[in-house]
Amino acid sequence: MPKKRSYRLLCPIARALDKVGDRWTLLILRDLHAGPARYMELQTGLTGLASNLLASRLNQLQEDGLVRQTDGPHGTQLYALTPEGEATAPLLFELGNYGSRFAPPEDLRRPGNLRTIVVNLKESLRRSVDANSNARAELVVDEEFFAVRVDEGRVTVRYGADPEAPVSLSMGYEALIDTVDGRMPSDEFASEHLEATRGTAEDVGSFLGLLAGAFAGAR
Amino acid sequence: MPKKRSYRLLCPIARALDKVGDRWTLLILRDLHAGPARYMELQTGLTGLASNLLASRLNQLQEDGLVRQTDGPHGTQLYALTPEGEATAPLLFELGNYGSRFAPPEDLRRPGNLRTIVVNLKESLRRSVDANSNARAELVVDEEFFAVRVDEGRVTVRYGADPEAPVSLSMGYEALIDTVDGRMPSDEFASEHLEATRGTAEDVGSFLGLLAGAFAGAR
DNA sequence: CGGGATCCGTTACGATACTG
DNA sequence: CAGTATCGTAACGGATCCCG
Repeated sequence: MPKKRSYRLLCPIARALDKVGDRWTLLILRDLHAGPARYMELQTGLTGLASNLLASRLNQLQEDGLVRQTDGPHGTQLYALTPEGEATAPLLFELGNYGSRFAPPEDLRRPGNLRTIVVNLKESLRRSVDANSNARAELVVDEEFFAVRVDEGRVTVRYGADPEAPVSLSMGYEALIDTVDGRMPSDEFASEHLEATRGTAEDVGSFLGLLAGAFAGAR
Repeated sequence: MPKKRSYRLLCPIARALDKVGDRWTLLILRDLHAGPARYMELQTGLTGLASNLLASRLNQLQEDGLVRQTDGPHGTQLYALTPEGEATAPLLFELGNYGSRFAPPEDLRRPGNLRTIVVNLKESLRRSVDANSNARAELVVDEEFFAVRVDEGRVTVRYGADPEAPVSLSMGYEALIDTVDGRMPSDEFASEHLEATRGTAEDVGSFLGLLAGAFAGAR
């Protein structure tokens, strides 16, 4: 195996980059913040990432203790974040925040799935909810499902349906990221690009309030 | 010139990485947070960075609008952050925060100067001072000088001496980063590794209080 | 001497094909 | 499905050279 390229500088920033600075590494971590994933899920989500690189990055991340393998439902293997890996959430949030000030490139390729959006959503909610709030909802973004939970202020967002959730909201991906990026006002988003497909008016309204708070806090 | 390698993904995190994700780019920005710098200052600070890469990165950063060239004192050219470049401060802070959870590598090379530390110091102070506080001090870390100012809560830290400052504190680099990384308690730092070389007991004490707040807030 | 540009060997990346 | 193997290309690292 090749010996890793490293800055070896006595500086915390350089040390962080030695762990997560390689190409694709932060994007892999980003997708794992949506919950444990199979190899193929990661590869389809990360459009343009070659298979050998994904394997190599996952190995490195395991050596560094940011990712571990776990057993999935039917004898499948899953990749999951360790606590050290979870700790990249604020970093990824700032990265997304910074990236949102640049216009998207014209020649873009869409990610193969939307695990992408979970970190920013999760961190935005974490910064805006207060310690005793509770909520549960399912989001449907371009036909892909997300389970959002707030238990006594602890926020989790996972990729996957949540049929039991009292509220279900559906929306389009592009409108969503335009809103979190601040290019679309959150009330325009709520009125034009968001549809409640399940839940009482009261439950829907209270969850929308939570979402609006997250969007506002991101700025 | 080669066409830039880009993720081209519809995701803010990927867009940020397209701007600042190349090797050395974030470290160059980090050093520029200490104030405008000459080419050679950057090169000596960034131990291991080849000259051609530095030139190429600076060009890219100027194209992307994060860095601009300005005229220095004696007909010299300086590189400085634009507002877009300044906006990387929270990102670099989180990166440093994350990196501080890993042990420094054994085979390390010291940076050629200490511009390195300014971002973290600056952002830590920004998060801990309140809107109406004022302070001015000179820090001397391993013989290198830093000018710290707080004007009505607005924090600036620049690389360079400040002989007019009412307070001057000297300390060692390794103790300082051990403290901001949380490996050394801040009172041990204050009592063992810090020396006040100028200023009344009162001024020194009040500035130490500010520093302690910054160290505590970083955690 | 500071501020680069040029050249070249080595490593990493990207695409695709292949295997258990 | 979950990787490994191969290979052409682009990027990096180190050194040297050039120019004001």
